[in-house]
Amino acid sequence: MFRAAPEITLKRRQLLFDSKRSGQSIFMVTSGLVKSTIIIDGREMLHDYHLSGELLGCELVFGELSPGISVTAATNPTKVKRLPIAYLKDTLGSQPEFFEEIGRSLVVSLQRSKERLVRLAMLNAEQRVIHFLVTHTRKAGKQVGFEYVVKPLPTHQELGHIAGTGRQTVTTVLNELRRKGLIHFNRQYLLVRDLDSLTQLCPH
DNA sequence: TCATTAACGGCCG
DNA sequence: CGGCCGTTAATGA
Repeated sequence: MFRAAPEITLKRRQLLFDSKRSGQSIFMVTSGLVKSTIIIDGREMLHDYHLSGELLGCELVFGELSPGISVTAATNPTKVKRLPIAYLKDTLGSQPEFFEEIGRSLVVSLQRSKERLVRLAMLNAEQRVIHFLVTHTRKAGKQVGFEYVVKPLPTHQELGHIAGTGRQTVTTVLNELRRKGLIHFNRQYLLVRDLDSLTQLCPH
């Protein structure tokens, strides 16, 4: 359904849509990471995030976006494809399987929220970073031999935002993992050398 | 003890 | 120059 849609390239922090100007479209992420946030007392609170291969904005098919939400690119670059909801509703009759895909997308989002809740409640800051790295690598990493490449890589600030900790903590955790030889990284990509050992470092 | 925050300096596009 | 990263010191739960 998205095959024909042109790919839109976004820079980090670039707004895709918000609750005021939804644009009445849903999107598919084709590369990178998109996050949905709300500002509370001047501080940014993460609602959800979407990675490559996922649909985004499916709530709009059934109702309104919750107020105060902004949806922005979290990696540099991030690529998406747009699908107007009007077009979607016209063609849904001839493409019933797409309705299932929307449902699956909502389930994925729900599962990820639960996963993040467990992370916040059960793990310390270091474990939260590692836990995100493991789950994100499993979902979005490209396997190369026994290793995995995550590219593009969110900045340490974004990783901290997602893991519920600060930029400095992410930096120190990542450097420690690199010192142990479990990962390698620079500003372009992350290479996970030993996903199994990384998984051992945090429960769940 | 663990984590957050500020601050500063360095690096890169 | 602006954005990002690495490190350290101060602070406090």
